[in-house]
Amino acid sequence: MLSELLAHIGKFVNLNTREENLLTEHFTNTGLNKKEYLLKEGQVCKHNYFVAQGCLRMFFINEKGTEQITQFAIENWWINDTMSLIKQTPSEFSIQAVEDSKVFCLHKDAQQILYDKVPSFQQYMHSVEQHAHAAAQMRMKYLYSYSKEEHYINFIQRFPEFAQRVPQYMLASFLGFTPEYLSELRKKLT
Amino acid sequence: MLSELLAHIGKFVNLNTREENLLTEHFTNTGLNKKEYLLKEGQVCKHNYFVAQGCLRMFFINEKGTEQITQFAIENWWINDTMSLIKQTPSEFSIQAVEDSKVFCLHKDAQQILYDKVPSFQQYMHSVEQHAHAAAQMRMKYLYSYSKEEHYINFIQRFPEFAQRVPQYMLASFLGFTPEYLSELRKKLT
DNA sequence: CGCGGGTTTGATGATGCTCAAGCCCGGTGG
DNA sequence: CCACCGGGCTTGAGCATCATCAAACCCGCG
Repeated sequence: MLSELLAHIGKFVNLNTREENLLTEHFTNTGLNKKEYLLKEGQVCKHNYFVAQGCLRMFFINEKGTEQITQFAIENWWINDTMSLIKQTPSEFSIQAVEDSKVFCLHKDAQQILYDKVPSFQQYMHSVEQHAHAAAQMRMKYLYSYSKEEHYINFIQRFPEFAQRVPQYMLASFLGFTPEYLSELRKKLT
Repeated sequence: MLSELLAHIGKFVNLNTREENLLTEHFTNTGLNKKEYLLKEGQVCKHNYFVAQGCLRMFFINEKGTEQITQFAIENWWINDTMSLIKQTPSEFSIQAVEDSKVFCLHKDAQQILYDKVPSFQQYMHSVEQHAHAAAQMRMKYLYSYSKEEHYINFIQRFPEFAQRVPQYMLASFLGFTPEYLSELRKKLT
């Protein structure tokens, strides 16, 4: 059942069969239809989510009442509202399926149990978090470096698949500008 | 020697004397004068740094040739170039002292050894990274939510100490605008 | 066929940058 | 103790980038 996840873990550490079984016992899995929610703003985030198939987005509602996307997650990405997860406070974000998706869910308590029983899983998660941290630092660097236009060009070069997979207005939201401006850019760049 | 760090760790987990000694053995410490470097762009980042006293900044040089600050670190903050640390590639950032500072340095190899020998230290570091991740998510949210003016107002309200401690032009750089515009804002907001 | 979500177009205007100059003030050398 | 740097902060004019708003358009789906 966890094949996608086990394959991903296998890239970082080795697990024996007993350990794989332990993991399988402590995860749950969910199928999501497009537009279904994993987490809604105001709920407390209790799980860490691994995307096995499909695409999720994380967003919040800004003061103008429009959705603001802060993150996407596709195959082999983990996603959660970390602040809500750590402090068990109401989430300021929602997580929703952009496409029909398959997700593995790890409850925070199950995660703690697994850490105690399967050290190499802890090692794996540690490595995942380090990569997330590194990615966040690079993302900040890009934000400081580029104009919105450069930002767009850069993004579609580095993630060409994405430009296909998600609607333009979500891309615009994620990149921090309006659909109108994105449209203008696209026109200009042909 | 590690008193500030041990005190900070003590807020999250408990260490016995033996464990504290192990930590002491595996850290080194450095005193830094204002403007001294811990890491220069192009070097490989080999340490994780804990600020015991003082203030550091992390920055890179953008295409216009000006310094762009992405992060500060004051007492009880950890700082590193995570990408460089993970992949052992040349760093794209520099880390420099803003004030005379005292820093504890943990070499990546020593870190691995400590993880094996002192599980609660690993737990502590895990918690530190989770907080960093949560902070990064919130920072992104702020970036999407606020105009530069709101951003400035927000920052000085949430970190009033900072506005005193670092020169204006560094604040402006960190907040992502020009010293001229910051000056304009300050005038307007009195 | 018609509806509605998503994209495009264009006019207008605010936000925040650039550049050039002046000012303030603390440190340094005479 | 004074004079003079020079770094940092301020001021102002002009300008680029990007948002807003309103309207039209396109196209897949019921």
